Parts: sequence; C-alpha cells; structure tokens
Amino acid sequence: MAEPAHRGEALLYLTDEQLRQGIEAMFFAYRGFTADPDRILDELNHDRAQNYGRAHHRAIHFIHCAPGTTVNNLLGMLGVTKQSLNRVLRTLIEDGLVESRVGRTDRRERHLYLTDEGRALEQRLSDAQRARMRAAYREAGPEAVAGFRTVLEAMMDPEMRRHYRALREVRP
Amino acid sequence: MAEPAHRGEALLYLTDEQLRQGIEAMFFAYRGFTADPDRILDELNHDRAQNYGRAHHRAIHFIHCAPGTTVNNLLGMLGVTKQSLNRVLRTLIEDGLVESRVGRTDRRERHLYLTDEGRALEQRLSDAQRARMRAAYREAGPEAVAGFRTVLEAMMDPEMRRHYRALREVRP
DNA sequence: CTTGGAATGTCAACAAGGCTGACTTAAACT
DNA sequence: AGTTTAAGTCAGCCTTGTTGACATTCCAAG
Repeated sequence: MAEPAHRGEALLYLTDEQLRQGIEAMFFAYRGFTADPDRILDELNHDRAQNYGRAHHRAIHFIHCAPGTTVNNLLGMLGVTKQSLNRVLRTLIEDGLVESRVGRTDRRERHLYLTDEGRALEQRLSDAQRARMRAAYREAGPEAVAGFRTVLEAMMDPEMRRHYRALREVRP
Repeated sequence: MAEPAHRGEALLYLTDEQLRQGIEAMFFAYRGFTADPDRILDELNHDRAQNYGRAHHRAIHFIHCAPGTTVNNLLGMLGVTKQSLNRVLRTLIEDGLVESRVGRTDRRERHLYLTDEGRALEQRLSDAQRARMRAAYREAGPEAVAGFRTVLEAMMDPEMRRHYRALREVRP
C-alpha cells in the first residue's frame, strides 16, 4: 500500500464525485460490452422459435470456458435459479448447441458440452465481444488494462471471485 | 501508438485468453456492482404496490446527476424506449420521488427533479454502491483506478461516451 | 393562420428472463 | 432403509425490455 503522505492529494481518487464517475463508467461501458453479441443474436433470431438473448450467450460462454461443467456449477457462476437456467439450457439442448452427458462417477450429475454448432455460435459471439475488448485494450495500453482488471476483481462478491479464479486455474 | 518492438511480449495483453479474462471480469464485477442496490430495493419493496428494480435506480441516479434533464435526454442516457422509461417514471412520480415540471421556454418538454424523498432514496442506494466502489478503489490503488476508467471509456459506444462526458462537463 | 413536425404521454400486447413454490426422479451417501 | 443431493419440470408471478397505434400539445415554418 502507498503511504498517505499528502492525504488530500493521495486520496483524491476516493471522493464521492470520483466514485460516481466510476459508477457511470461501469454502466455505460457495460452497455457497450453487451451490445455486439446482442445485435448478432437479434439478427439470428429471425429463423428461430425461441429467441436467444443474453442468458443464452452467457450459458454458451461458460460452457465453452469450462467444458464438462455440471449444471450446479454453472448455476453458481451465473448466479441464477435452476429454473431460470433450465429454460435456457433446454432450448440450447433441443436446438443441438449443447450436449448433456450423464456423469461417469456420479450419475446424478449432467456434464455440459458445446456441440460443433454450439462452438460455432460461441465463436461468432465472442469474436465480436473480443474485438471490442481488443480495441479498448489497445487504445488504453497494457498498464491501464492491468488496473482495469485489478479494480474489477476487487469489485466482485467473494463467491464470484472464487468462480472467476477457478476459471483461471483450470485454463491458465 | 507504441512501436511493437518485441511483438510477443508487448502485445501479450491482447491475446484471446487475456481478452476472455477481461470479459469474465466484466461479467462478475457487474454483478457485484448492482448487488447492493438490488438488495436494498428488495427489502424496501415489501410495502410497495409496484416493486422497484434496477430501472428505477438508474432513473433516480441520472435525475440526481442531471437535475432538470428532459425525458428525451434521459432516454438517450438510459438507452431504452420511452414506453419503458415512462412506466418507471410514472410510478416514481406517483409515489412522490420524482417531480416533473413543464419546461419554461419549451412547454412540451418535461424537466425532471428528485423530491426530498427521492433524494433520500438515491442517497441510500448510491451510498451502498459507492461504498463497494470505494473499497475496490482503495484496494486497487490510484493507478489501477485510472486504468480502470480509461479502459471503460474506451469500451463505450460513441453515443454513450457522449453522454458520459456530458455529465462530466456539467458537474466537473 | 395554418399546418407539419417534435416532444410527450398513453394504451395494448408481447417476450425474455428473473423469481418462488411444489413436486418427481434417480442416485449417492450414511 | 432413510436422508440428502442433482437435476428436471410445472405453474405462476414480476420487472423490464420491445413494437405499434394514437392523442395531445405546442413550436415554428410556410
């Protein structure tokens, strides 16, 4: 920790006004963050019965990142109820984007995997999202990016931070 | 732009894996970002007819930050349809949290203000949100915070960035 | 003065995606 | 054998987003 030598100056970034700016930045940035996948899904939705939205994107994203994850684990990452997730998951399985395999050691569990088609959609969505992220990272530079990640991690609830880090460990 | 002297090292932070981590960090952090106001509203909702949610919080936040803003301007900031905003705004006005005054120069416009009661709720919600933000900022340090804000701003859609900066100019 | 357009408000209908509660099935643990 | 756990399902509710249609009010240009 940096010693608070000149208190007034050193803690300037902790004023209510600075915090408010951070809050607004989070809000506006998050809209950008979701804008591209949202748009792609909207376009694709014309030939589907059940429209896909952010919930489907999130499920696909995390199944891609943690292949073979159980439903319970996915529930923890997404932070929704199983009924909510199940509705999404069912359509993804029906449409052949996700495969659900019975567990080998514990046959109550279902392990989730993307099919080729699911992987293709995941790719398309995350390509768009990464493109925006890449542009922002490039513009901001490596030090800013490090700070960005540090602050975000500090903002998480402990349980979410666990999930966040668990993903890093499996796939470093 | 920094010259790509050692390409492999200099652009390490732009790998797909790094970008994915950033994406997940955004997702998990945003949940924390909204968790405290959500919880407070849930508790308060027991004695209300129409429950308040994030949409109400957002409306109150921006009316607080830009008192006297018109409905149209608020629409632009929030990025929703007027019907959607209207539903929220109507309940806030009915419940006496927001006041809508007819414009002086252009009497078609409505200018929005928080009442004392509205300000009290805004205070309560944003106190909680700022507390988390403050903790994260303190933990991360001033340089990280600067980077955080830089990246977030770079992630915004141009129109959102306009709104973001407009708030800074009025209230620097 | 009239008329077109802009800002606002309102009604109806619909969908996504959260939630709770109740209940079943199957498997594993004790 | 009985309990707990993982998953799935059904029904119903709410918020919050959407579209489309339409009324009102008022400014401003013709």
